Amino acid sequence: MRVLKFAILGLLYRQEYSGYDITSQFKKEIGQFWSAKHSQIYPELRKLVDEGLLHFRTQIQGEKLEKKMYTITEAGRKELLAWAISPEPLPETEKDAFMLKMYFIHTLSKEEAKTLFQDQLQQRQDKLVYLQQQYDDLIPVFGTENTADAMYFDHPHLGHYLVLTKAIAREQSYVVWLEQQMKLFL
Amino acid sequence: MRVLKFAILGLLYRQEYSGYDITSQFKKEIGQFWSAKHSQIYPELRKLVDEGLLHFRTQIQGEKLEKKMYTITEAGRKELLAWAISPEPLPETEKDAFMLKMYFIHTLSKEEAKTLFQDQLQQRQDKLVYLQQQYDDLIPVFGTENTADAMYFDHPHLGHYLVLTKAIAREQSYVVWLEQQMKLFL
DNA sequence: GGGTCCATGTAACTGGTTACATGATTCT
DNA sequence: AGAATCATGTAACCAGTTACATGGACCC
Repeated sequence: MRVLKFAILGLLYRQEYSGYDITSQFKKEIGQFWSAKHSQIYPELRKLVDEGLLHFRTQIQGEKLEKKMYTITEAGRKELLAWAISPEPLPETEKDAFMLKMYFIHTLSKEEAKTLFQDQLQQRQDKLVYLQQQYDDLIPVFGTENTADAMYFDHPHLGHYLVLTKAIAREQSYVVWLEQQMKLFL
Repeated sequence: MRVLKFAILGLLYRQEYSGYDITSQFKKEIGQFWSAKHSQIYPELRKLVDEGLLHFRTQIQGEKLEKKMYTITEAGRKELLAWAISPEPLPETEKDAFMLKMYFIHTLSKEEAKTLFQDQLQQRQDKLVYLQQQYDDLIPVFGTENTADAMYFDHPHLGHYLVLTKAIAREQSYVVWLEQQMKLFL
């Protein structure tokens, strides 16, 4: 399906980035829903240039460090748009190794299961705190909340906002489910 | 990490299965959180036999159709247990191509985004109905609900119950988030 | 001078999907 | 007789991770 291809095209839709920059982006908000290592990104960039979807110029950083700044071409934009409007089918499976362990809960003692469970709850709660902090940092620049609407479709940070609120919803749902099932260990 | 290895060991913990049976299991409840195609399962079964974690006997079905029924060995149980009790770290990224598209929502017109959004909402709602039906089918045999407790840690279908309730929570959270963000298109 | 980050690449391997290939059983 | 399902396997390919490899820039 070559999702990485479209992730890169999407990132380059609004600005020029180096391979390193793209790697960094995947460590930020969008990393909650897609990411790749630099070892996958650099070959993909090359492929996209070969396919005529990107081009690059070499820029000198400091004295002699060369970096390649990539830009999306018209052909690239066209492919990106075609992908972006295509309806996204649900995956049959959303892999979750913790839930696989839960399916096999009968292999564990009550104490062992409780420990595993509480560890997962703690991790999810910590992540939730982290995401909520990110949300609090975004809201001043975004300006929604309390004013009921003031939600602009054309706001430049809307994607950022959607990704963050979705990640928070996901973690909250996980935490609530874990807390509810804790009754098993009373 | 060889999660498939442990998924197979876990399935064989309580009963004997053929490769075909394991493939079928991944199309049932646990398929919400882990699955594999037969083309991955058959080589893995062979590998697990080579490693001494499984053994099998050949059984004749009907006139001459041979099937291999796999059983977990003591070594297999030991490895399964070690995996099952080990704390499960959160994945940094939970890949979701729809959310990647949402991150790039600025590439779309309001109408295009709305169509994409509504399609995803419909799919998630349909899936929720399907999962709730499965839940309704399970509850008579499981016997929780309304009686406040009656939730046995040792119930043979607890894993089944956990996986279903978690899948429902996941889809509900998705639907609620989509509905909330629909305000963008008013 | 040393540490962290910026910057780019390749090689080997692992995990997973799609396609190819075959044949028996069961139900209608 | 034909369709759906049971049953097992391999080959080719694609996606993704870990490890190897190198060097410059910036800050203290």
